[in-house]
Amino acid sequence: MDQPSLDELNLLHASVCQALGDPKRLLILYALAERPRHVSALAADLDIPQPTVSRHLQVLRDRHLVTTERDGAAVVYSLAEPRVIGVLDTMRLILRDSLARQSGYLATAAEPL
Amino acid sequence: MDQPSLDELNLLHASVCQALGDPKRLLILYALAERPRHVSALAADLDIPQPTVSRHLQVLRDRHLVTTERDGAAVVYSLAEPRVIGVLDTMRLILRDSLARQSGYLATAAEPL
DNA sequence: ACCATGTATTCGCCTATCCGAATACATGGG
DNA sequence: CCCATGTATTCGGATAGGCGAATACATGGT
Repeated sequence: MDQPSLDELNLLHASVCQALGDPKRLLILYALAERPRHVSALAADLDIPQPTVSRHLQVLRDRHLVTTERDGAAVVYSLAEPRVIGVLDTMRLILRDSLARQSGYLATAAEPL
Repeated sequence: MDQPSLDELNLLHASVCQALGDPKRLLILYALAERPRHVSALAADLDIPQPTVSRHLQVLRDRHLVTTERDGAAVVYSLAEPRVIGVLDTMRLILRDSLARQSGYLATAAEPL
C-alpha cells in the first residue's frame, strides 16, 4: 500500500542481493528451481546440515524469495519468484564472459554453465 | 585459462551478488551507468565521503564490476559490464511486482520505478 | 623540489553474518 | 497422550563487513 520511496527500494534491492550473496543459498535456490522440496530433502540433496538449511531458508523467506506450504509435519519450500533464476542465470553468463575475457582473449572455448 | 569448476563458479557468483548487496554500492553502480566518473565526482554526487566511496569501489573492482582508467591525477571509474545494470533493473522490476503482490492484490496502481 | 589536488589505506570500533552443536517446537500416527 | 519425524531456534564463537577519522600515497604543475 505504502509505495516505497526510491531509497527504500534501494535498501530492499540491496537486501535481496545480499541474500543471494551466499554460495549455499544459491545452491538452495537452484535446487528449488528444479522442484519444490522439504527442508530435509534439501539438506540431504545438498549435503548441508538441516539447521543450516533451515536458517538459510529463513533468510530467503524474509526476503520473499521463497514461500512455504505445510505438508503434514514437513514443510515444502518453493521459489516465490521463478524469474529470479533467470536473473541468476544471466549473471552467471556475464560472469563466464568476464572470466573468459580476463584469462586470455584467445583462450579456447570452455564448457557451458 | 583454468576454467572454474561449478563450485568455484558458484562461489564467484555469490561473491558478486554480495558485492551488489550494499545500498551505497548500488547507488555507485547506477551512477556509473549514467556516465563514468572520478571518485571525487561520485562522492560529491552521491553525498558519500570520499574514502567510503573509494573503499566501495575497491570492492566492486575486486569483483570486476568496475574498471579504472587514469585521468591525470584523478581516476575514472566505469562499469566493466553494462549488462549488470540490466540485471539489476530486472531485479528491481521483480521486487516491485513482489511488493505490489504483497500489499493487496487489488491495490490501485502506483508509479513506476 | 614542493605543493595542490585527488585517491587509497590504515586504525579502531561496532554490527552483522555464518556455523556447529544442542535443543526446542510442531505435526500426525498409534 | 506419547512418540517419531521433521523443522525451527538458541547459544557461543569465529569471521567478515561497514564506517569515521586520520593519514599515506600518487600525479601533475610550477
